[in-house]
Amino acid sequence: MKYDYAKIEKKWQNIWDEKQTFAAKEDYSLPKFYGLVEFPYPSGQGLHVGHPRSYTAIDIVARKKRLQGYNVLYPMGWDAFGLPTENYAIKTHIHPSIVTEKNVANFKRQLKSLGFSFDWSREVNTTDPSYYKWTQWIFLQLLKHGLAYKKKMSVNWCTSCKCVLANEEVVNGVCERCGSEVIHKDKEQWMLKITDYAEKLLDGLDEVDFIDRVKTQQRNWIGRSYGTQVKFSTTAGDVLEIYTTRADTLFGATYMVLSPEHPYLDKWKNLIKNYDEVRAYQQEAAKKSDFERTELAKEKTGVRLDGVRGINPVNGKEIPIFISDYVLISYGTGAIMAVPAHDTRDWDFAKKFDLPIIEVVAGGNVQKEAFTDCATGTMVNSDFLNGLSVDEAKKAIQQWLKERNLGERKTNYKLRDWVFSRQRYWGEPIPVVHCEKCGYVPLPESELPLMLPNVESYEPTENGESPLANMTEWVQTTCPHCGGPAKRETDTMPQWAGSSWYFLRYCDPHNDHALASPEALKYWGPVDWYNGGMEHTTLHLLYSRFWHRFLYDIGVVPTAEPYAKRTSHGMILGENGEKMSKSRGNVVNPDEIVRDYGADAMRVYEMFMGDFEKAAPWSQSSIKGSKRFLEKIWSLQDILVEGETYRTDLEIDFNKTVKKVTEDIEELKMNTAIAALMSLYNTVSATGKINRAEYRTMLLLLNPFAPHMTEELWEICGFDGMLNQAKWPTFDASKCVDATVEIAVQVNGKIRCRLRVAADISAEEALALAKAEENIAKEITGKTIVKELYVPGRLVNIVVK
RNA sequence: GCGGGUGUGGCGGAAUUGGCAGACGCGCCGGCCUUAGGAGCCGGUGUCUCCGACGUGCAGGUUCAAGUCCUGUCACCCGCACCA
Repeated sequence: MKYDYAKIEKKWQNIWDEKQTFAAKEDYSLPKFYGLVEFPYPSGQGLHVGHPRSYTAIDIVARKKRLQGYNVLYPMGWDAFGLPTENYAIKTHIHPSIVTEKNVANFKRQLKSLGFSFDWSREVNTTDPSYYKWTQWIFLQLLKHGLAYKKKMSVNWCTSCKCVLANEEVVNGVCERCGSEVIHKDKEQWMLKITDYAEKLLDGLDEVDFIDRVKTQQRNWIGRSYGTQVKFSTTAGDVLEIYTTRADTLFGATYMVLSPEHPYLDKWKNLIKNYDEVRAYQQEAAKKSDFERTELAKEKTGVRLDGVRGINPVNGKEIPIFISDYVLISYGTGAIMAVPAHDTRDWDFAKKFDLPIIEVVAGGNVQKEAFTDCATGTMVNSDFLNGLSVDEAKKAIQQWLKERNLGERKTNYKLRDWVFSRQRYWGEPIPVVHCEKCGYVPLPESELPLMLPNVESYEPTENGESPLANMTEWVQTTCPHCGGPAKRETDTMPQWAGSSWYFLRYCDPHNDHALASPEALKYWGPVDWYNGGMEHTTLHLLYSRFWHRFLYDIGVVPTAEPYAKRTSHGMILGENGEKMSKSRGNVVNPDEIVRDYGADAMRVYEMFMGDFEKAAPWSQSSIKGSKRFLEKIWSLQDILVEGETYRTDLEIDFNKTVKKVTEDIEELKMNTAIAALMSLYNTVSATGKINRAEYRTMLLLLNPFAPHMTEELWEICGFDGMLNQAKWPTFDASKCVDATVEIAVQVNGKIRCRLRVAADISAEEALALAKAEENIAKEITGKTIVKELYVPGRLVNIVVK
């Protein structure tokens, strides 16, 4: 019989659909497994061959877990708010919701054609009012708990999208999406206080099973550092606070630097004699985009304040104060003490402005370069600190400062608050009104969802307001607090909002009274295994941990961390080894692969192509190997014979393979699991036949990888029920080791012959057998044996002189 | 600059974590079958000066034994980027 994959795949997809085969059960007494993959943004281009790599891997885990008796939740949905759809709407004047619906339908068709075992009854869509009602609800809780606030601030502004971007959305000074220049602009923005959660987000990482590179990246992003906040008096008669991690070097501070945005500059306006110059520098700095700032990073610039000087608290010496854009207003206090001898940036600046460099940690040559090593140096030129190590000096100076109320220990984070508003149409409306009398007033929860109104035009306005701002009728409302006239907030939420909690909604997707019932959350949470892209590590993954941790703190969810385990897949590259992109013309369309090779072959190939965690180039010729393998498994039905147990000589092979495949799937080593199945096929087919017990096991093991074909064969062979209802095979550990093994015999580490011996042979016997070999005898006669080794089951090594 | 990672045949990649390097697949070569084949089947395939030797980016080291551990070095990829 021919392997008609198209027909077989369609047939089983329909059966699974009709029977709701993969719907998670509501029986909360069963052991559960919640597998999750990042829900896609339904773009107009359709599915990319990269998407299925992640989906297939977790699908394999999910299918295996089901066969092992778990109640499995493996859901799918749509992260459908966002810019590309809106930009498309602007161009074509088709409403984003219509575009979204069309794209979702296409994505769904494609996903179904690949045979994923998603529970489609739990599909969610972030643009659905019954969904974003709860996104808005969470926002109101954040607002209620003081974690959402509005602030006039310098924001990243994309000149083309006419929209504010989060720091995370600015890549190399340009907009992540459109590549246009990003400048700074002062605007009032909704902010989320993720910084309040820096500590919890950091500590939570110790509790979860995330791959190391994810943990490291999040830790670096949050960027905790322990230091000291020190008070410097100034000749203006006030106190200027700075932050440093090197308080030990205080005696080496020869000048101070303020960020150009530092508020003291305005305060000292009348004292600064060269204020015009300072003003000019400030304006210059504000104009620069981040890209220009970093581009010019090598050459330090700055202006010395003429009229105000700082006073070093340890020795009372007056030192100059500068402004320079190498000091950031957003970190620490926006002011630093500069120790050119022991900080590279200060050293560069001091050289340029010809400032004194005073060595306070001996060990380097500070006239040549800054000596920044904290581990080896000894304190010098530092009065009471002299002779101490850097660590001892840090403690001593902190104590000294504390006693005099001149400074305190301080922990700082690189993490910034999350800019949460977007001047865009296609996003969740922020459920807040502005009342002249009452200020910002949250909408009552009973009025949720606040529906996104229909607008005629999606164009952002020239002044940077959301398109919603033009809808006078919608904007004009009454204050829920005082009943007076008020205006609705016209900014919308960023795309990261809806995706920050979608995994909770899957637990109970049709609930009208809560984002999900406490019972459902308790049973399904946390997600047991979440796979997704590295690019989301400091965005979605961090944001959703933040929201979840907040929801935990207010008693909405039962666990502190949303995801027990996080893994990440490598990218699928084009055939030329470059990233797939339309402009490079190396994009592979999954529809064509399914048409030409079948979904099962595509799944097997994507899992077989290499290490799941690493990038791998697509190869059209390699996919044939996977197809060929499936054809061979298919053809085994022609040589099927009776037999309810494995044949004796294949017993070990089968047990070993069951063990290998079972374990490899758990470790995401799909490539070696498939290789093991291929080897098993080779062994079995060499015997010229396969019995029913053997075929049955093979089909079960292969089922998670190639679900359609294995179901069909299961039916053809008349095995009990449907394959998806069967039980995953088990193995007998005692039958996973061969009775005899081939060992290598080495003399002085060089292989001289090979021997087949009993697996449990003793060292003495092995050595005796080895020495009896002609090749070995020849090598060792007349020489002194220095050492004899036997590594069980592997080799013998005889060392002679 | 900092952080993370990778380097193994013509190609994708294996290697029980210090124990026979190259599993499995692609490609290629030879044969069979065929009117034909970009189909199928069988066999072969790391390199070389091929009775032997050499081989995991490069140079050292530790060890009976190194792809794996240590020191140094080069190349490439990803992330962050003046965070005091």
